[in-house]
Amino acid sequence: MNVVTRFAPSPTGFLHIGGARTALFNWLFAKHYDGRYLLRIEDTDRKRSTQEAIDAIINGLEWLNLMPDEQPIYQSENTERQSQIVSELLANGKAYKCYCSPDELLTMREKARAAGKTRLYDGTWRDRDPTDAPKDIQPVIRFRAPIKGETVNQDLVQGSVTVSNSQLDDMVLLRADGSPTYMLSVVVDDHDMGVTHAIRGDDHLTNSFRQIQLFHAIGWAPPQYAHIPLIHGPDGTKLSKRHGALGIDSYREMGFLPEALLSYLLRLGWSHGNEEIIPLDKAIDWFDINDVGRGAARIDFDKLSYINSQYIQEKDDETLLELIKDPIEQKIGFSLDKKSMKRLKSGIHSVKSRVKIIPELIDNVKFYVQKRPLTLNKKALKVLNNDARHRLAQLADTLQELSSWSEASIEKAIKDFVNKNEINLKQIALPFRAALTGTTVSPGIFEVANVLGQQETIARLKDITHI
RNA sequence: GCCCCCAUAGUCUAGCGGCCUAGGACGCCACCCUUUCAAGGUGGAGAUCGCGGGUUCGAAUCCCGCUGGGGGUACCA
Repeated sequence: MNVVTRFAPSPTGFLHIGGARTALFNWLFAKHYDGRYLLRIEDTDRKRSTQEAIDAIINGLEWLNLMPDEQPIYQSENTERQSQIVSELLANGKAYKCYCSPDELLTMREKARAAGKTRLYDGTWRDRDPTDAPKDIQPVIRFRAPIKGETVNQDLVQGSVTVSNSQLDDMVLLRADGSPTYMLSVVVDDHDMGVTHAIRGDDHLTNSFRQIQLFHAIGWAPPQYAHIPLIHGPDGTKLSKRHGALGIDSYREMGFLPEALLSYLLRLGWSHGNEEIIPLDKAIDWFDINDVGRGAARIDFDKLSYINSQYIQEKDDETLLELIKDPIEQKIGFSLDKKSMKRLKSGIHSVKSRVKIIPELIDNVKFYVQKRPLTLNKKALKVLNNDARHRLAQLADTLQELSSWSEASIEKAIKDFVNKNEINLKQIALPFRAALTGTTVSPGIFEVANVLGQQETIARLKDITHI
């Protein structure tokens, strides 16, 4: 089978986390079956679609590395073809003109709802003589939906889902201004694009019945549908802006890596035995749509952060350095010279296993490049009591005399210093760290001193002892 | 209101009639490592498998009802 999938967002807002997962599943499914993965912008609602939203979607997909195999398709560019299909339906009686006014429709709906009905349009113009048509009203075109029988969607995720045709009313295909509605456009475009598998959010599940009916009426075979569950907020309710209904760009700003986000999203609703962190090539190998769960999942930032920390640890130092260079310059307020870059590069290595998100990496590594004298935080200040300062002054002299500067030689010097003064390591290591980093948290202090260099280390010590 | 979907620890999930005294992961706790904080390692607490009925020798797994959650109900997508 020649698999074709599509991600079909409407450009009325940003690309959110649910959309990203839908794109991912479509992408994986296509890759798994060696098929094509396409992008279609559903912009049939011209009033609500914006260029900003289109850009946000494209940028988000680019960042996530989920760009389509072919140029994006804009639904609004196919209106001619979509309308032509309606003319055919009109010609063979499978669609008809409806002259109801919006007000009429409204009261009709209220009446139907009050009567406990689902079919909200009563079919007023379904069989009415067209010569009754009022002259001053532009009609909409409605689909003449089957009344008897039932429509079945053999959903790849939800299983067999059936609805009685008596529940579905005659949907609008063409608006009064002649523009196609979403229901029409999806059907025509999915067919024309050769879509074999439509993987989309659960919110479309009930739409699938109408679309299947339309496919049959036109004489086309519908694609296989797969309705994946929606993502909920941490409290189990609908995702809101407070939660995580954020644009993908926000996740980027929060310091998540795209591959980590993808990895997290993959395991949200899909699983492969007890596998947790799954490399992309394995994901392609293992992914199949019927392994997707049917219940909605909540977004969990703790787990996302954990996954992210794992990916940060895997990243090589150069890539990480590239990632933090600009933000760190912004943070410290001056641009990094060659020496600072070198320090950062060696410093990153052991810091990366201590952080979960990129901003943390920046915070934990920035002391390497900050200008002297360092600002000491409260805890560091507390560690640097008179005793400590006195010892650091002595240590500075000792270190001054070191002819070779390496982690090993520094360690030896300090351990000798500890023995000579009959103190324990903590008594000098902690103040040493405070003086060198301005904080009480950092990688091993021998490493820090080594990366800083002899000159800078001693200078930072003297900054403290001279106060 | 009506239609449709879902339901295993706080969270993500494994499980597809006996292998389950329900497994893994995040989070939480403890210990080890240790100059701090992480990472890493080891161990632990945490689930009457939403509830109630069936079917069966046997059910988390199949069926029905209930409850709870979600989605849809537009000349939005």
